[in-house]
This record gives sequence, C-alpha cells and structure tokens, in this order.
Amino acid sequence: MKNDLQWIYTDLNEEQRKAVCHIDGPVLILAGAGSGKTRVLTYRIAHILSEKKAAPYQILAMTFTNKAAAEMRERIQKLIPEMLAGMWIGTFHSLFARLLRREGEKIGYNSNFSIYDVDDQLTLIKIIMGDLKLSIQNLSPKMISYKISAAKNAMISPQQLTEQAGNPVDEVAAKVYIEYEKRLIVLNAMDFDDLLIKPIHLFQQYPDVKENYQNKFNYLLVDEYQDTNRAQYEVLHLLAEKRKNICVVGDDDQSIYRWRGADVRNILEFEADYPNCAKFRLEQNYRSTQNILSAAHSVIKNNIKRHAKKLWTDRPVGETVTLMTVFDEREEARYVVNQIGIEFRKADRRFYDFAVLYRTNAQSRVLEDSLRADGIPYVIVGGVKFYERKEVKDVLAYLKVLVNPADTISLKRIINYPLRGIGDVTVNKLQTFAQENNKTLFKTLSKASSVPGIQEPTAKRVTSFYKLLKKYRSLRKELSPAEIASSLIEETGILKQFKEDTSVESQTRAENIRELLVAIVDFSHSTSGTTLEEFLQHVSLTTDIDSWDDKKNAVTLMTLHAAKGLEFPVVFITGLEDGLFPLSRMSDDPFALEEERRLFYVGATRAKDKLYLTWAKNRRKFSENPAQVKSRFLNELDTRFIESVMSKSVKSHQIRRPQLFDNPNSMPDYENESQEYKEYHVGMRVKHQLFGKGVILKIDNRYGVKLLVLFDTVGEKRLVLPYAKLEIL
DNA sequence: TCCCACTTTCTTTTT
DNA sequence: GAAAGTGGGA
Repeated sequence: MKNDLQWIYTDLNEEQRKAVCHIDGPVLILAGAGSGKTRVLTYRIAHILSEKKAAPYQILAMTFTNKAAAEMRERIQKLIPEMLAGMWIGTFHSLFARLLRREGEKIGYNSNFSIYDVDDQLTLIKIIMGDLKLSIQNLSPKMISYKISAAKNAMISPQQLTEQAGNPVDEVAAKVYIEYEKRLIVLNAMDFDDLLIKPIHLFQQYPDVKENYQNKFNYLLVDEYQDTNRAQYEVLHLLAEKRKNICVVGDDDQSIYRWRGADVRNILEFEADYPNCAKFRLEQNYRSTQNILSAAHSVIKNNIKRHAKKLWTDRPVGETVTLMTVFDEREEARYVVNQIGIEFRKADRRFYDFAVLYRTNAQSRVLEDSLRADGIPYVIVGGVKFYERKEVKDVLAYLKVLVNPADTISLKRIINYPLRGIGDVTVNKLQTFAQENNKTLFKTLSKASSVPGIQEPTAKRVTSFYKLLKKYRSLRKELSPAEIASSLIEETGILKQFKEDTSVESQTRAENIRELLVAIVDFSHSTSGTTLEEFLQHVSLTTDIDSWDDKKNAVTLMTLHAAKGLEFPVVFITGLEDGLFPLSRMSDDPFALEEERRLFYVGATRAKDKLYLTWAKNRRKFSENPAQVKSRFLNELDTRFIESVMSKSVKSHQIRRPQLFDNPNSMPDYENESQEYKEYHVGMRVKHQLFGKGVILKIDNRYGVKLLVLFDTVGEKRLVLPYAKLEIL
C-alpha cells in the first residue's frame, strides 16, 4: 500500500476526494462522461480498506460488464495488491450466480443449474407454445419471450401478469409465463433475468439468509447505476437495508438500456430512497477537447428529462468536429479508411487509437470490406458472438448435459447430433414415456427398450447414446474439462464431419470448435476456476466486449452500446441518418428518442482528440437502397464546433440528376417516388411487363415496399417496388 | 429418418 | 444476406 494515503491528495481533484473520503451511509455520485468515476470507485475501496473499515471479503462491487469489473480489479491491485483476494467484484449476473450456486437449494435449484441464453429461452418458449397448442403464426415466440423478460425485470409475477393482462397478447404471454417458470425449475435452469430475481425471492423467503449477506457485505458499490432495472434496484435495496452503506455511481445522460428494463428513475430518485444520502458531482472531464465536449453538449441539452449539467475541461479547444456527407455506405467506409490513413500519418497514431461506431451490427460489414481492402488491422466487438455459433453451442450442450442431466433442452439439442438415427418421432415417444412415469428424459434414455412403440434397433441406438453420456459424466472427476471436451468431440465425430466437407463454411465451423477447445484450456489455466461447471458459467456470462483487447494494434469496430465506458483518441460515428440513428421506430416515442440522443452523447464523448460524424445520402437495406435524410441530431449540433464537408460524388450529384438505372453504380433517385408507393393498395389490378396482369394481395411497408401479387398466368410473385415496373390498370 | 431445396424472417442495442 | 423453418421425395 502506498504510504499515509498521500495518493488521495495527489491523484484526485477536490470533488473526487470528497466522494472517496465520505465512507459511511448512502452516497450518490453523479459522474459525467470521462470524469474519472472508475478512479473514484477504486480509490474509495482502497480507502475503506486502509481505514480498516472493512475486510476485503466484506466489500461487494458490482458492474455491468466483466470488462469493467476486470479493470476495477486491476486498478485496486495497483493501489493495494495484498487486499484484492476475497473481494466480491464482478457483474451483477456473475456475482448473483455465485450466490445462487451456494443458496439455490433453498428455492428448488441444484447448485449445478444451467444458465439459459436468449436462444435456449426461445427454444423452451416454442416448446411450451406447442404443448399449449398456441399458434405460432399469430404470436411470435420472440414477442412472448420479450414480454416475459420485461415482466421479470419489472418484478411482475406470472400471477400478476395474468391479472393485469389487458390484451390477447398479454394473456398468451401470461399463460406461457406460468408454464415457463415451472419448466425452468424442472430443467434446473435459470435465464439471465432469474439471476437477478431469484436472490430477491431467496431473501424474501429466508430472512436469515438475507441477514447473513447484509452482515457480510459491509459496503456496497455500484457502477453505472443509471442502467439498473427494477430487479437490480430491489436486490440492492434488500442488501443495503440494514447498514445503508451503499455507494452508487452513474450519469443519467448515459442511460442507454431502457429497452432492457433499465429505469433512470433509480438514479433520479436515489435521494428520495435514501433520505440522508451524500451527493457528489463530478463535472470535470479529463478526456475530451472542448470542441468535442461542446458539440456533444449541444445535442444532449435537447433532452427534457435530465439533470441540467455541463461538463468542463481544461484540455485545449482542439480540432473542430468533422461532419461528412457521403453518397452511400460504401463511400462512407472508404472515407473512414482514408481518414484513418491521414490521421495516422499526421499525428503519429497507432491503429488502436481509432474506433468506428455504428448503431446496428449489420453496418459493420461494409466497413470491414474497406479496412480489409486497405490492409488495415481491425477487430470487431459484437455481432455474431462466438459462444452463440451453432456448432459451438452444440458442443456446449454436451457439456451442459454432463453437468446437469435435467437440462432437457440441451439434451434434445444433441440427442441426434451428430445424426445417429434418433429422430423426432422417437424423441417424442421417449418424452411422453418420461412424463407418464415422472422421470427426466435423461433417465428414460436408459430404458428405451421398454418404451412402447420404439423398435429394437432404435432402442439400441438410444441406449448407446445414454451410455456415452453416462461414461463422460463419471469421467468428470478424473479428467480436466479440456480432456473431456476433446475426447467427446473425437468420439462423437463432431469435428470429423466438418473435416470431410471441404466447403468454406465447414472449415470455419471446424475452426470454431478448435477455438472452443483452446478457450477451455485457457480457462483451466486462469485463476477463475477449473471445473466444467465454472467454465460453463463463464461462457454463459461472458460477452464479446469482455474479451476485447485494447492493447492489440487494430482499429476497433463496435456498436455505440458496446462503446460505453471506453475512450479513443479518434472516434467515427457512422450512419447518422434519420431512421437508422435514431432508429425509425424510436422516433415516435419521446422517451425512446431521448434514449437515442443519449446514445449519441455516449458515442461522441468517447473521443479524446478528434470526432468524425458521417451520414450517407443512400443506404442499402436488405435489397433496397432508399434515399436517406440526415439525422435530426446533426441539426441539433451547434455549428460553431463543426466543420461540414461533402464528398465529391455528393457535390456532383447535386448538379447532375441521375437517370434511372443508367449505370449499375448509380442508384435511382427515389425522393419523388416515395409518394407513388402510396397509390398502390390491396386488391388493385396491375400489369407487370414480364408476368402480365394480376391483383395485389399484400403490401409490406416495413423495409422498403414489397408487394405480393397474384398474377393471372404465373401465380403469386413477390415484388420489390422500385425495381418492379408496375402499371396500374 | 434423412436430405435437399425452397421460403420466410429478421435487424436495434446485451447480461 | 444469413439462418432457421417447411415440405416433399428417397
């Protein structure tokens, strides 16, 4: 430990120091972007420990991402290396998962419960909807799943949802919800939301357990408090109830997870919840230039629902923010790559100094193409996540079953993978038998020959599959997770089937499976644990951003959401078009629109020295390429901090109106055509130059205009309006 | 039971 | 522009 707490005085500003030194009681720290909030949190922990207010194991520090937790650990390690062990620092989900592994028995779970991701959840919901004979045609399982998750995050029980259900969709959701909760218990599985809710149930049902933890955790610290949802709020409240030593840090301007149930009111009303709380405001920004800060502020100040505040910096004014207008997304990508080259030479930068941000993951593709073409190294954070790839999930399903045989969802995933002649019909027979005899599917596998309707050869295949699982289950104690996994992959022939196929797809799948094995080995060597159970939990609760390596010399591509908490010398925010950012369906809902604006603010304040904003006049979506209107956020920007530029092709385009389809590279100008779309309606008779006469059956306006037309001679055809030259009859 | 070809759907953002 | 779902034939 550094001597005499000198560091508290030398490393912190006045307000930070106050926040660090006020140890007891509830504390609210409103920390603006780049104001050193992680520093305050870590110094606070160090201070508590050095004042001997608590032992390390009495401290509970919660973040949203593993990355943030890891950073906190690292910084504490530097301040007081000997005190780190035993501290509960981690994400909400991982810390509560840990707690539930210990205490879950009390509420009907085994300590080896599975954690279901969105994909598993959806599978389960589809099964339930099938069993309840609910039509998937009218109500998408996704919608139901979303409703259930929203209810859970808002702490609404199945019974309450049933009572409140005001429309048919909610009624169905409530029905499924009831069954869903029952089945999760039987499967010995929890979804992400359960990890937050179950501790609450536990504490409510077992006051002695609650008290245990209240006593244990002397000091609570919560990062990104503005993004907590109702369940998180509640569980924190229960834990802090007794001692009220809770310190939350957050910024209402950076609340961007409302769609996942986050409730800004949690931070706005903290003072009301904890009446005698101390409040500190960190408003000095150490990150960005004045121009960047002023530009960001000129946009965020348009939000009505916010604490009025203004960050300041003593950093130089810096370069103006560049606003670039380009013709389409390909030109946007080329521009970004070009500027990276220019900045690179101009300011002696490294590739890791650059971040390219976008609203949706789909936008990364074009950017990747351009970067690759110029040989610039890049990393993508997010997108299709490694552990969510089909082949990876298949292998993981094997491991999950080994750990938790009650996990029928995972079992069904692998029962015929790789193909071993156990089809749907057989599985259904087995399941019916299992239900009738009140056994798990796993147990029933061993008795396949006594299940009515299953032929001898099929029963043999089933029992040999059972023996396979049984064998590996008993090997768990003797072999390491990596040995089990690689032996399993070998014996089942999962890798072999990909190796035999020479297609690129199979090769990457094989590659991914090998990568998974490497990940298991790596994990075994890490400090976090060595058992299969621990590995599976790690996988379930790890995201892409957590494995992002900021030291790797590559340009970073990621969504604005993923960028929260990070900083880069040069930042590009791309795709600033109305409908994309802000996303179109957000524009009607004022709350959602404000959230989009906060997202813009988060993005802009990631930049230290230089910020680029780009928008394209045309952007390809699916197969269409509609004209775009610039984002309303760009209109809100104070022009004093901005320099507007236009690409050559945009300039020339303003003079020369393009002919429709005159060459393949020039896209048709739709601006006046959008009016015409409205002239079509269902039932109208039309004529197509190829298909002849027909009648319009359906008009789909969601992503560009698509028509379903029944032609007199060729039957039904799907048409995309700008390209289908239709004549109205 | 399996395989292939065709159709449909999805696109916000994530622990 | 992929990935899951559907349906018919072997």
